[in-house]
Amino acid sequence: MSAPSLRARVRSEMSQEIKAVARRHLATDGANLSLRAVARDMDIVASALYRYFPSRDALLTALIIDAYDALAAAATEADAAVRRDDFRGRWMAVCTAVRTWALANPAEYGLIYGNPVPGYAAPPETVEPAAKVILLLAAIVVDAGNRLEPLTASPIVAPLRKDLRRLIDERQGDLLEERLDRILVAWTHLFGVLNFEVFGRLDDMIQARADYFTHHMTLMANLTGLPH
Amino acid sequence: MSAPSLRARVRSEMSQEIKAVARRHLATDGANLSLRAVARDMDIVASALYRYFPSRDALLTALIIDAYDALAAAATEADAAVRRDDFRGRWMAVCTAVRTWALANPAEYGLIYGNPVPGYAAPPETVEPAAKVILLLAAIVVDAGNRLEPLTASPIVAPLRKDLRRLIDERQGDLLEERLDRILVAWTHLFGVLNFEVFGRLDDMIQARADYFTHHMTLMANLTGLPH
DNA sequence: CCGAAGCAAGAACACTGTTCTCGCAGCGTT
DNA sequence: AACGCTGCGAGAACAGTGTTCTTGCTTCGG
Repeated sequence: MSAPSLRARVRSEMSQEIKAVARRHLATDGANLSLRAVARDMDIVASALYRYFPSRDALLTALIIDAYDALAAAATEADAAVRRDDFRGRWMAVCTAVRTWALANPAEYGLIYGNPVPGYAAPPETVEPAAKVILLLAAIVVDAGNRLEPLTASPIVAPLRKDLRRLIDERQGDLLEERLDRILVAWTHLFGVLNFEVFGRLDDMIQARADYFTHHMTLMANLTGLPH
Repeated sequence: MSAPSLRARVRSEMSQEIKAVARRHLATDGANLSLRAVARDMDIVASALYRYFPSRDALLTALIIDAYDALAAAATEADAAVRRDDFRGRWMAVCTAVRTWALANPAEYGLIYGNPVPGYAAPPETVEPAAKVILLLAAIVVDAGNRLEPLTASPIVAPLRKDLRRLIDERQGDLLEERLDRILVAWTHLFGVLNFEVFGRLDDMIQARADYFTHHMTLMANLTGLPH
C-alpha cells in the first residue's frame, strides 16, 4: 500500500474539515444549514465546496452516515466494556451509551432519528449502522440463552409472526418470535424516550431525566425477560 | 354577538385557504415549504401573504397549532365513541385514532412530533392540545379505578417519584405514582412506534404494521394494568 | 360622500444552492 | 526541462427564497 499523494491527503483533510464546520452549523441551524455560511467560516468561496461534495444533499448525506457510524460505535464500545455474562449490565450500557451520544449530539441525532428530509432517500451505507443498535440488543438476549426468564403471555397474530420469523431467518438467528418481538418493543421504546428527551418534550415535565430513562429501559429489560 | 363584517369573513376564509394550500405543500416539501410557491398556487403575489401571516414562521406555527388540535380532536372523538366501562376498547380506540391520523397526515405529524424547527419555540397555545393524548390515556386508567390489575413491581427512585407526584398534584389527579409511570411508558411508546412507522423506519422490516401497532399498544395496556 | 383602513401588486434587498468559466498551482511524462 | 493534464479556488451569473416598502385601489364606517 503506497503512501497517499499529498493532493489526496489534503483533499481528505479538507473534506473532514468541511464536515466538521457543517456539524457546528448543524447544531444551530438544524438541517437547513447554509453551504455559503460554512464556506464563509472556512474563508472559502461557496463554489469551492463543490470540489468535495457534489451538492448540499450530498454533504448532508455524509453527515448522516457519519452520525450513524458514530452512534453505532459508541453503542458497540459500551457493550464491549461489560463482562459478557452481565446481561443487564450490557443492556443498560448500550442504552445509556445511545442516550449519552444523543444528548451530546442532538442535531446529528435529529438528523437520523427525526423527520426524514423531504426528497431524500436513505443511502444503502446507512442501513447496516442503522441496524447496529437493535442487533446489539438482540445479541445480548441471544447470549443470555437459557437463562432468559419466561415471557408473560401475549399472543402474536399470524402475519406479524411471519415478519418476525423472516427477520430471524435473514440473520440466521436462534430466537423465538416472541423474544424478538420484545426486543423490538424495547428498541422502539429506546428511541421513543430519546426522541421525547432530545426534542425537548420532557422539558417541563420530568426533571429526573436520567432516572426516567434508566427506569424505562429497566422495564424494557424486564419485558424481554433479561435475567436479573 | 353581531355578525362579522364581510371584510372579516373573507379575511378569515383567506387565512384558511392559505393554510390549506400550505398544508398541501407540506406534504411534498416538508417543513421547508416556500411562501412564494403557495402564493403562486393562489394566484397571489408573495408579499400579499404578509397581510395574513407576519412571517413564514408564523404560518408554520399556525399549521402546528392546527395539527395539534386536529390530532387531539381525533383522539377525543375516538374515545367518546366507546362505552365508558370498556377500558381496553377506549385505550385501543385512542391509540389507533392517533395512528390513523398520523398516517393520513404524515407531514403534519412530522411537524409536531419530529425534529423541532431550529430557532422555534413552541407557542403556549400548543401545550394544552399537546397534552391531550396523554390526558385521555390517563383518564381511561383513572376511570378503571379499582378494577385495575396490580402492577408488576419495579421500584421508582425518589427524584423521579417526586416528578410524578408533582404531575399528579398539578392536575389534582387521583393516581398512584406507579400507575402514572406506566401511563408515561405507554404514551412514550405510542409515539415511539408511530415515529418509526411514519418516518419509514419499519418499511422493509415489518409488513403487518397495523398488527404490529396493535400488539405493541396491547402490551402497553397490560403493562399499565388495564383490566381485560 | 369622504376619509380611513385593509388589501394586492410590484420593486427592491439580502440571501440561498448551483453552474460555468477562468486562471493558477502541482503532478507525471517524455 | 518543458509539456500537458488534472485538481483546485475565485468570481460571475442564474434562478429562487423570505421580507420590507411604496403605490395605488377597494371597501368600509361615520
